[in-house]
Amino acid sequence: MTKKKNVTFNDIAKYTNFSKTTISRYFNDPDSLTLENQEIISKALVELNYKENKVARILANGKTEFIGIVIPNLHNHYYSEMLNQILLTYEQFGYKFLVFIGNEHAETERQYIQELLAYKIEGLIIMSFTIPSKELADLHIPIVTIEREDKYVCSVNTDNYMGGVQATCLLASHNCDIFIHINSPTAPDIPAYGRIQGFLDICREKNLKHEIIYKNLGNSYQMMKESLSEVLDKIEKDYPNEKKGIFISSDTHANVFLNLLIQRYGKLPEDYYLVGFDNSPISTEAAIPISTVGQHIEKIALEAVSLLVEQMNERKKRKPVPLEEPIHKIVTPCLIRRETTEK
Amino acid sequence: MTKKKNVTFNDIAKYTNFSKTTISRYFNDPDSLTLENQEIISKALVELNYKENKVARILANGKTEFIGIVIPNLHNHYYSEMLNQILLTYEQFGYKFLVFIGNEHAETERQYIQELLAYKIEGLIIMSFTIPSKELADLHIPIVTIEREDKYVCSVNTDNYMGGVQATCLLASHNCDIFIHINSPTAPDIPAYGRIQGFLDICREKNLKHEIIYKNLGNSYQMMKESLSEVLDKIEKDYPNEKKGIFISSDTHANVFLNLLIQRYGKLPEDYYLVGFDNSPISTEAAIPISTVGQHIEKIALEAVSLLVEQMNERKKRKPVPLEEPIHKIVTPCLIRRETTEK
DNA sequence: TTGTACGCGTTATCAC
DNA sequence: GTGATAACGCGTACAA
Repeated sequence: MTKKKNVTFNDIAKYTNFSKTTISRYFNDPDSLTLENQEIISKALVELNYKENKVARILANGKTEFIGIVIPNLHNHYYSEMLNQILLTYEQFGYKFLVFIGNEHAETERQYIQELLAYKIEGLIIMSFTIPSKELADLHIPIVTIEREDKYVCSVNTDNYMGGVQATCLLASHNCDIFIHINSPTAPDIPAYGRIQGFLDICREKNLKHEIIYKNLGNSYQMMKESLSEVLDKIEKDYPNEKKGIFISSDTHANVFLNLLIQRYGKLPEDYYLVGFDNSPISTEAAIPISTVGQHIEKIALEAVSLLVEQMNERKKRKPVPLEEPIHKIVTPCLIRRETTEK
Repeated sequence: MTKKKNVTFNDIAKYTNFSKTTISRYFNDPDSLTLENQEIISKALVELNYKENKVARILANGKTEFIGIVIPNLHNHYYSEMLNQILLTYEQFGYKFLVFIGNEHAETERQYIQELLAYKIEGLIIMSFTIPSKELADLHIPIVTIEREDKYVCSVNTDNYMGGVQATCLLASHNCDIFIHINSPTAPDIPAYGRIQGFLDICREKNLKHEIIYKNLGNSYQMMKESLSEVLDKIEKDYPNEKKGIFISSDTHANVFLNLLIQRYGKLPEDYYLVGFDNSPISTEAAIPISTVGQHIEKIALEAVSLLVEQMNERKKRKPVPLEEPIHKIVTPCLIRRETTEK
């Protein structure tokens, strides 16, 4: 706020010979004034160069229209695109977003949440995963999590299980001899575990020879390259002359794997079939476009904000009925066939 | 805010038999109380389960600690990483960020800015480019723009000219026969134009045979592929058997170009040298890692927030001295040599 | 349709 | 070191 006095409803009231109340109504229920008077006030606003002050409004009516977001980072395309889509819902719902980058350290993330609460956010979207959902539930404010452990809070997730099924079925349709899933060690209580379960179930159901290779792939390109190079060595050793159907945990990893193959063979060998996950840009921009399981980020974002808005609206009623059980929404992914499987 | 009454300074005051003032001082100047009394209040806070309300504090002291951000999108890695780094400065400066995705439509971006002003943001970071800097300056609040037209406002930009120079010199060091710069048509008043000027100046200085190919490359991968395919055809036709040094406006485009070459020749032909711009992930993740000009996003973000904080602090003084002229900070990029030039 | 009076939860300015 | 009181700018019963 500026040093100089701001123009307030009081000033406008004096200037127009109305009361503060009438000025307030001009903004919140204009139809309750005569058109004539609306005109007068409208002009006065311009002449006095009035700037509205939503902070004062918040204090008076308790509605901040703030939603807090804690997101792990924006390096990862999945997160940045999700944030992008969430922010775009302003057009539809009018809520403003206060955004924090979680730093994977529970204690500081707790501080971020406290800060958000101090600003009286009406709801909270959590994508970082350091804080257990039980603790989040105990905040007793509307919360939605996305793609993380969500036992005690509302959430929106991709149907990871279906994604695993789709990917595996696509590979199966090419009659591979061996089916391999490459992933980092994954806890069973996070949604992404479904990808593994989907892979396993289909392999068992169809009686397919399969293996899951768990390996910490690291964060840097260099580390991923080294880890996946070892994985590739192992695969080449264990399954020579076999048609390999490989489902990798993300497009980023799939691309690294693909590049390793291209470096070794100058192309994607005939006996390799590859499917990634995410439909991130790299899957189309790769030297050979990679088949993948696409998450509907736009839809997930919209569902998340909608689910949050519902809870926030419920809270504003005179007799709010809190949810008995947290609601978990599932968004179905879609299989995208590209050149690593269609050759 | 909840329906139930919040615990306020008043409640604490009654509970502890102090006055509101003393409670306030406990938070803002604890040393002015005796240790004993600090203890008493401290306990009362826990017992009453007090939650601070920064909205009321804002209304009373006028400091929101909000910074507004308008950014074109988060699809583009450059933007999402910049936002990431900006948000991380919370740790250093304590400012909270209200973020809007500009939609390239001046009128709605103006509305976003009005909304931000209504929330009494103390400063504004603008990365979108629809609104002229003159108009931004007329808002009369601390502003910093990043990598856009900035005549009338403070800004932080990459030294695009130096980037162009570095890229061209790298290509020149390989004694190419023809030097080509591929770019979209670019207005001379935006920072990115420096890349073109740098390329031109070096070519002229060193007397290098050169050409600039201006072409609208489009936004989708498919469109870029088509446009760049035409560009490649033209280059192959105009400069057969010549050693080609190619400087492309971004890594994304460079990668598409590289993939086209790999598709045609199964590798990067000996007579092609390639340099991109941005050091975005795709430049390392490409089938052949791409040489590029790296922008110091972390540094730019920090400079931008610092520059903004300086202005905001100046404003809080009893006798603020507004800047005579906008400050423009320049961050030097760094050349990254990878396999598309070092073979 | 319009006005009065008070509340929202904190900080600032004086006093003591 | 502590307290009383008036801001801060707007919303909202309730009254007229």
